[in-house]
Amino acid sequence: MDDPVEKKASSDAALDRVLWALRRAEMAMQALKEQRLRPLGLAPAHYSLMLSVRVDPGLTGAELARRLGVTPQAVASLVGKLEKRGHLRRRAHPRHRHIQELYLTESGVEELAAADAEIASLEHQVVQTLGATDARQLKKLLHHVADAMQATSAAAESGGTTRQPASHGDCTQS
Amino acid sequence: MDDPVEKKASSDAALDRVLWALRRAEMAMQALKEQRLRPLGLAPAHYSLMLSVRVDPGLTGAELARRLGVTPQAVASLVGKLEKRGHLRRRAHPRHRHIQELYLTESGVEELAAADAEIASLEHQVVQTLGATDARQLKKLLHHVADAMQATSAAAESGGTTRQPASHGDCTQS
DNA sequence: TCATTGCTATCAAGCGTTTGACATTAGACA
DNA sequence: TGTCTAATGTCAAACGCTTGATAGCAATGA
Repeated sequence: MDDPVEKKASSDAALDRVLWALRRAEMAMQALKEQRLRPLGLAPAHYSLMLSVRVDPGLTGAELARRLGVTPQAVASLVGKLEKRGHLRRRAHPRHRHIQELYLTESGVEELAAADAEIASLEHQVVQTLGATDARQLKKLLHHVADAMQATSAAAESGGTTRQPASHGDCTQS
Repeated sequence: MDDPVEKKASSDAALDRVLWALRRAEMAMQALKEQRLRPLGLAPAHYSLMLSVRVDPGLTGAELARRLGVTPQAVASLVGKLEKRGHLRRRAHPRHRHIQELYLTESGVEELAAADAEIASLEHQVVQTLGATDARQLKKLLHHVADAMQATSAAAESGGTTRQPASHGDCTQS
């Protein structure tokens, strides 16, 4: 661990890839998100879930699971916790009474706003680091990559790859 | 995507952030990695661990944990499995006999090469999608962000990378 | 009309990781 | 020299998520 001889790291091709840079950046960002959200008692997963519900109120658990890239059980667990805290509310679907729609409560909106302020602060920091032009460029490139990779993933195994949304939101709107 | 009423998604500021693009791209990439590595019987975590050991042979478990952003126990679990398969070897440190250094075996090198070929294929696909120039640009921007965020994270919590208990960890140098 | 198909929600079990605590060991300092 | 600090490795328990399987409800087609 105190090797005077520099024979490594930069010489390995695997560390000079876009994939590695992407993973590195995302890990650092995730760590920072967790750090900022901890004082609020919210995990990143909680934030993502509440954000999705704010964007599309009345979302069902299954649809939510597809968007977040996790299983319905994981969503149920999170929803249960958030409901117990009073941030989220489950309500029966008007037509399909077996289905439950999800809504944010007042305290949920409040908590989400606080969390979102932290995340926005992080975003601001990133933009400031890169500059507005480069930040916009980075965002564009990332979306380009994400789109291409999602298409590839769906094409490779038509149906479910890892846990891929077959995107059939029929209950998402009523 | 047949919603007659477009009242959402693109109107929310939270979905128009670099952070969201980053997370999206990384999720898609991770799913694809897992998909490609599954036939080899390797999880992405296994690949990352073996790669780190290849880059720096003789790495200790604790140091590995810091680099991978997980706890030493998680590393121990992975190492145990990889050792049982014969891909990894633990050896006592010459000076500190309580510490164990990690090395790849022949079959480990072989397996890693096969996995690395898959990842390289993915990298190639990304570069082809973006073009060489944009790919290089993306990589540069990502590293820039990662460096800045790691610095921020270290500054906020004088110690490690948030994830691991910074109780003993700061010698991230090798 | 009835049966089939598809999706949702939920329970039970298993695996992997984190948190917390403890034994061991080398280096630093009095 | 002896003690104290720092860092590694490991054990035990808790938490979270995934896989697999089951029940209920609605829309489609014969």
